[in-house]
Amino acid sequence: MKDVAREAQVSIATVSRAFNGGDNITDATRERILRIAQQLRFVPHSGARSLITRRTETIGVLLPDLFGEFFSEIIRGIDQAARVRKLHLLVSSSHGDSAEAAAAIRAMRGRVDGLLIMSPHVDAEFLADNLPRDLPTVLMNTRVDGVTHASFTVDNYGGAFAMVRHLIGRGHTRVTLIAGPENNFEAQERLRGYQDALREHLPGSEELVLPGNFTEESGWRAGNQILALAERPTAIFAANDMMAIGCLFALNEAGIKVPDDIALVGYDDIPIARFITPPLTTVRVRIAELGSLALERLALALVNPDRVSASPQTLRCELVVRNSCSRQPPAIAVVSPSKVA
Amino acid sequence: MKDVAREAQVSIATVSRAFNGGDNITDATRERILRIAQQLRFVPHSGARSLITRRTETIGVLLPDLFGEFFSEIIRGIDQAARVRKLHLLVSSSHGDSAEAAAAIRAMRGRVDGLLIMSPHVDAEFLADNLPRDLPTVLMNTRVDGVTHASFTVDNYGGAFAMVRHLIGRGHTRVTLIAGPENNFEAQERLRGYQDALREHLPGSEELVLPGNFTEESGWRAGNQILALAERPTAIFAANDMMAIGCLFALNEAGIKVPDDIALVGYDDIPIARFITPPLTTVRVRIAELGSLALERLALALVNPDRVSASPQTLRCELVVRNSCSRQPPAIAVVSPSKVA
DNA sequence: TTCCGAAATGAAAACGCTTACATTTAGAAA
DNA sequence: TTTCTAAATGTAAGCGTTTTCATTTCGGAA
Repeated sequence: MKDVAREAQVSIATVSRAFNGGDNITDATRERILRIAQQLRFVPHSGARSLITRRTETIGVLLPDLFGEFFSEIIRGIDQAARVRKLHLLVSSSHGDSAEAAAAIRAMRGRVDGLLIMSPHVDAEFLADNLPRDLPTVLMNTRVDGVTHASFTVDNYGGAFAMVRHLIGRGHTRVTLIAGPENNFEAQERLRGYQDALREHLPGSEELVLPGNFTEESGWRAGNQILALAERPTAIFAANDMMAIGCLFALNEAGIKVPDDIALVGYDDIPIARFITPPLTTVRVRIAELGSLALERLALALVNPDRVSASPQTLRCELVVRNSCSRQPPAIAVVSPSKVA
Repeated sequence: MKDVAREAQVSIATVSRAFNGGDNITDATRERILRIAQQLRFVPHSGARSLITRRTETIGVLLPDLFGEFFSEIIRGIDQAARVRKLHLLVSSSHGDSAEAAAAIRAMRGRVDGLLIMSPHVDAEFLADNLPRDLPTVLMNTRVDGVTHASFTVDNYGGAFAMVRHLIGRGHTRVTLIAGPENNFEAQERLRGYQDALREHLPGSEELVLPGNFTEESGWRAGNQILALAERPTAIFAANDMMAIGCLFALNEAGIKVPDDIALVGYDDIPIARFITPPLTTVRVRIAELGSLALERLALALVNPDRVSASPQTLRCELVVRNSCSRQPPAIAVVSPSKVA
């Protein structure tokens, strides 16, 4: 910077002004300085700048160990919004447990102006213990006990509810859930949606919940458990698509046809869902949008830290009906749930 | 930091030493300082530190607008290696053109110690124009004209060659390629592998290359072109899995059975490849490994900038044989390519 | 007891920038 | 021409660290 100043016959203050827009400075001077800077390949030292401005223009993104499409979609959404705001993204992925997540937060302290967190290992206590004071933070798909932080959540409850209602509407009378990990917030919400829809639209029926952990393999195991059941369900609702696929394999191996013998649906609408046979009925989640919105919200908090409206916001899900739930009207004539009983 | 020093009754120099390990400092003092720092929620200012150490401990990751699994896999690999090295990751994804990529590089200047670049819009000239002097850079899957930078590349040539040889080994005599985008380095390498394998293992046969752009839809179009052909090929080699899937749909619509009527193979081994019917024979690419290796290499360059061995390195691909290429021995008895002619 | 060397700690400069305030410059009004 | 005002530019302090060099402390050896 001193070099540029010398070359341009001005003071370093003027160089600074040339770079940071605004102030009062002649266009001629600015252009001259910028040209010389370019020539000298001068790069402002962001550390020095943030030292005095107390801003890094960077936001930290903390993601769990998530697979495939989900990851890319959410990053894409965040990145897109960040670019508009001229913010940088410091990402840390793959946190298998809360200790790792805590370490990641610690590592980011002092390097970011705000934090975007999605992690199943995070709860209110964890945040209280690990979050630096005054660091604006937005949670994504993460359990929030008190309303301590802004948060965006996919409406897993609503999506699951809609799916089960849809199945019941098609005449299914025994709907099994293959659940996700017990301590996973999203899994819990989907479970709750299943339970409430059953209670509301098929009163008197009993829940049948099989354990799962969102992996293909756990879906396969659940499928085999279902095959061993004395009274087989008419529909299987896997709490995510990968488990649905695992389950589908188990059913295929046993010669059970989907959707003719049994209906099978999932959750997430991962790309594979379209391509398997039969194409999977599922619930679509606008992940990229979740990312953009969360970043947008965080950017707002950065500009205006006082506005502490930490109200949680929810993103609707969308039912995607394909062929994996039976298309025939039900054998037992039930047209709509209201006509049952 | 001053607060911590005061509270611990030491100078800021000692606080600094307590944090940065080593030097000579009593264990008792260190512990006391660390405890007080914790208590005061003191966070060292990374900007100030990097101001004097001239290190940010951050590396920039520049990725193109890539879809799905690929993205998450490469980030996972990079992140994993970065964590070991205690490096942070500043990522920028989704660069539709070289202007965007240049802007991203500019934005990262001064904030990173090194750069990891994967972009189809990047070539030697672009790098010369946009890369800051003395910024260690490692290229991934990117065309390198001169050996100006270290680079890691997936052996697209070798993988394509092996695939075509495999098809010929099974007796296929007319192998069509659905190519990728013309200006895409990886697509070019796969094309080259196809051509050379054909020349070497099926001499005298003619190439049949259809245009594609790596999208499902372009595969579908190519599939329809193939259906319209007077003399239909015995095997179709799509330059990536998504095009293979698009092509499969086109063939299915026309009632052509894979693999009975025609063989169809892809490239990448995306997760979907396993799940479609029939499961797709393809070439597996260890993407996460590409990321880890590239970061590892960059970390090395950071420690030892003189060692400018910019030799490009290549990662082997792996043939994954599933059911989409015919399993029967060929109708015309050809056991191995060497017995032809 | 005194003295010495090593280990522990402190003082202060430097890193490269922004910005409040001081100074110069230029143009308009008198 | 002089004077005044606003715009342009310069001066210098200070941001929070690390690090060199100086100083203090401490535990034995003399």
